[in-house]
Amino acid sequence: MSNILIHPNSTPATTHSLPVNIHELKAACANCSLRELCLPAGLTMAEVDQLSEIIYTRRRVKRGEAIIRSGEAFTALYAVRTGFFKACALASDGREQVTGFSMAGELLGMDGIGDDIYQSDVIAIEDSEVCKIPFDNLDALLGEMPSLQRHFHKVMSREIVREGGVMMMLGVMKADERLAAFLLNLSQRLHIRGYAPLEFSLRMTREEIGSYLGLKLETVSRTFSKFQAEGILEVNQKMIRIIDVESLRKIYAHHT
Amino acid sequence: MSNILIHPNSTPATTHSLPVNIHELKAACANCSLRELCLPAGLTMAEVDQLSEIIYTRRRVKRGEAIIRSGEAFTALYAVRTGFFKACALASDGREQVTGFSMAGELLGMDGIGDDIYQSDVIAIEDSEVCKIPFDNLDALLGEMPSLQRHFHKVMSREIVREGGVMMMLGVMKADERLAAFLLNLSQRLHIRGYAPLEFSLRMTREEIGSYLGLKLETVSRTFSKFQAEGILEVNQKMIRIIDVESLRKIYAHHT
DNA sequence: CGCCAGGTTGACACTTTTCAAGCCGCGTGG
DNA sequence: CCACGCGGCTTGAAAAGTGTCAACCTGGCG
Repeated sequence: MSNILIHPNSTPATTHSLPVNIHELKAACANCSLRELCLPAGLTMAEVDQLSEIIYTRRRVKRGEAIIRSGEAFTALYAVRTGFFKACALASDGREQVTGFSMAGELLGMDGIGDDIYQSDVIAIEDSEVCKIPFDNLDALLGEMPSLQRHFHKVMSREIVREGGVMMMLGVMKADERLAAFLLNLSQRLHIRGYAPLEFSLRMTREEIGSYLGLKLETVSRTFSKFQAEGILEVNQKMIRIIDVESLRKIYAHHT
Repeated sequence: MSNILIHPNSTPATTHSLPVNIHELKAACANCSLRELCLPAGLTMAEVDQLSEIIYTRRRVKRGEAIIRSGEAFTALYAVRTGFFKACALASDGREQVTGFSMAGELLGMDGIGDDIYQSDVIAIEDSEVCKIPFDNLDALLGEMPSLQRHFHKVMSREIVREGGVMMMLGVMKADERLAAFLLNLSQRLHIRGYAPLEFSLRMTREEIGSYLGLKLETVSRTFSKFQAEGILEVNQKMIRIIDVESLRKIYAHHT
């Protein structure tokens, strides 16, 4: 079965971790098929060009590699071009929690702005590609481009809203509601990016899902089994096929 | 016993919900004893004056009154001058969760920037006073004042970090760890504002605490009782006296 | 004074975790 | 090419933690 998560517009490799020349630069944002999701929404072509110029590195990241480490000095934001990432926070006693999964077009590292130190680890969970956006450059550009500034505020605000949704999930939902919420969210985000929303492969392990949902991996596994037994899902290892979206929505909404 | 939460610098009443004159305006930020916590950190006096001019309303809010309602059009941020607020999000099935408590100097309403709609209710849990900051004005000012822009980004980023901390709490901690984290956080925030960190009165009910911590009110109550039995706290209704901070820290850090 | 929201406590039910055993699938190396 | 090993997944049974329901207490306010 073909890997439905490989983006149809993914571009050929550039040099690993190295600046590319001006010509390639200009292409970076203007040709990025994810530009609606990424920063430049609502910009003129000229503005996109300006933005492109401050994004001078594009980098390939291997599965398991960290692009951001908690505690390191904050210098840049990263936009996901292709692939999949998890963000992890470490509790004082060493317990770790996944605080989010990110896919193409999403922006990483915003938690570092506050105190100039990244507050979480961000690790690729599959081979990926990111654009590094040096924050000083972006900051300067924001002052000159009101529309970009506005958009950046929206992106940050939406991150606050997203986390609020997760808090809600962790605070009030039961295991099956959490998993339903997770699957529906994933499905929707894939759909927006042009993938089949009802059949996809999970990039993360049961343990990572559990960590994100505030559950143990066994509970995640059991809940998958339960959904399958009820005819809501078909689960084959990491492949998920959603058979009955309506039931999933009902579980999420806590009816049923 | 005197109410330790009444701010020593609280100012006399202004007209309720009405614009005040220019003279009073200038005073708003420059004389605000909370200016280090609020937006203007790191600004020159001239810049503080500029900021003051866009904050043309100061408003008294009664206990139980909402300053922000989920679903309403986003127009402004609010800075808490005095008092205490809770932010609540509503789940699809009607279950409500408290997503945060805010006190003097903290900024509210940032979740509305993303889609120009407030995403949560913000309700005073005691008689309070807020400054309304029309966002269009602020937005325009940010473009002209790089230091203010930078500070605003830090404030938003810290909100993301704060929520990350709550997610951690909800995801991995047990009831007693959650309550310890809550009390230590409250204690620290009071301390920063010049209040006694080890003796304070809770402004919120057990139910609100529970909602915030992802616990039922009975569990909160039991955990308070347990802490008291262990000699860690003295609990009298809403009055809390922390007797053994170290134990509380150990519980929080999960070493007991 | 009496009401009532808010708080405490107990007994029991339920969900999730913990611990344990075993399975599956995939990549590696013989 | 196959066997082996290992990480990841599933499942079961028992334990722990928290929720639910219910009774009762308490203090503040009309």
